[in-house]
Amino acid sequence: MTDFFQTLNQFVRLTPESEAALSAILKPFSLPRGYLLLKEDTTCNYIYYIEKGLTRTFYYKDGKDVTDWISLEKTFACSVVSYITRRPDIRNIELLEDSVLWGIHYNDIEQLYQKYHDIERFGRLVVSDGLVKLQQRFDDLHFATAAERYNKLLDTNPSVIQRVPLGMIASFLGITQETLSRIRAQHTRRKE
Amino acid sequence: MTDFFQTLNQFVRLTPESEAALSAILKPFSLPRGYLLLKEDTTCNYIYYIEKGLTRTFYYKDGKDVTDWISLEKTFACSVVSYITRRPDIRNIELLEDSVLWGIHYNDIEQLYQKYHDIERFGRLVVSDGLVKLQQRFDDLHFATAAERYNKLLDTNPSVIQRVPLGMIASFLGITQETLSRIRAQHTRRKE
DNA sequence: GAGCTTATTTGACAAATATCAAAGGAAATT
DNA sequence: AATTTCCTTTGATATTTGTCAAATAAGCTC
Repeated sequence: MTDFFQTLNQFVRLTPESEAALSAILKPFSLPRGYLLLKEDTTCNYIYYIEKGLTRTFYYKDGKDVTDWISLEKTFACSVVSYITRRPDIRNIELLEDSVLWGIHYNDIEQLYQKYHDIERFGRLVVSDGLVKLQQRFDDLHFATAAERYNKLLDTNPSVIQRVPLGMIASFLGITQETLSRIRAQHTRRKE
Repeated sequence: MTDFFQTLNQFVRLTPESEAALSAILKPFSLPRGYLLLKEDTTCNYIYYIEKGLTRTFYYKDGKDVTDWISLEKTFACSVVSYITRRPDIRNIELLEDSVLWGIHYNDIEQLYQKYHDIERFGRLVVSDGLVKLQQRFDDLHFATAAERYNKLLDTNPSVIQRVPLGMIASFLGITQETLSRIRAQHTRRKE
């Protein structure tokens, strides 16, 4: 939980009362690799703070597994569309490693939003940060070649490349795994 | 201004005091087609509500003009990245038609966020809505062919196709204008 | 409405990436 | 250690889309 409040402090400084109220709604999860946090066609009720581990948000498009987002430690994971709109959507979330998470239920945080101005501010800033990150991810793919996409990821999130299977990274980048494998082969050749 | 508060009411119901405070910071703009609302490498200080008209957010990538976002009436336009991070970024915003806008200055709304809980909530909900829309746009392009991208736009925003030049739509979809022109030719042929 | 500018279409060709198929490797399980 | 399963690489080929160049078409301005 310490990690969570450390991350939170990067967004906003809460009053002790708000902090206590927020810590009271955090639910701990300790779950194994492969666990499905969210199943497609259900409504996402939790946003998860990742203390330890790694999650992947994915869906099926024309029968093919497409990775939508990868969340690392000290960030959040959820189906943004479902959590905000309160409707089911196509996304699944799975754990790529054994993980320790803190879940925030939609209804619980809604109540705190109503009651505590500073928690509402926290919410606004978290969503704003998410919006900036998604825009940057979008920019990284817009009119970029397969190699450019991979290099950008290597720049911004090198640990993802160590921890996530190639096929998932490929679909995260909007390319096939064969193409990504060939790009990687080029890379190592260059380094020799 | 009526339009603005009508749109606002879809997000949240403000107290009369908050509404008055918010209306006091709205700045009216009436500007001609072609006007540059935001210039690249500057910080975006305004978010604009579009009462009438149409804006395009764009930047240059490898010397080529890339359309990032198109905003229609009753929606907002700004460089999300720059407005939130308070840093310059690469995006320009131009008017594609003579327009009537209401600008909200970053500093002004920040003050209101501090003072009025319900305006902070409004901010959170606007950003949340923006996040959902960006995610949906992202989904529309992820692993979609050129024709699929165009058809999706035709479904969700047909008016854009009437009002925005083909080259700009093409780059918005992440394809070349020649490819889009050929897709359109296929389309009309099918209808005959 | 002639002339200029800008936007769109079309064609020929090149490049990038996907697809299909198969072979290697690595890791987990018994 | 052997077996199974999953992950990655490689090769051959097909498809899609981009690039370059030129021809039309549509809008604006004087």
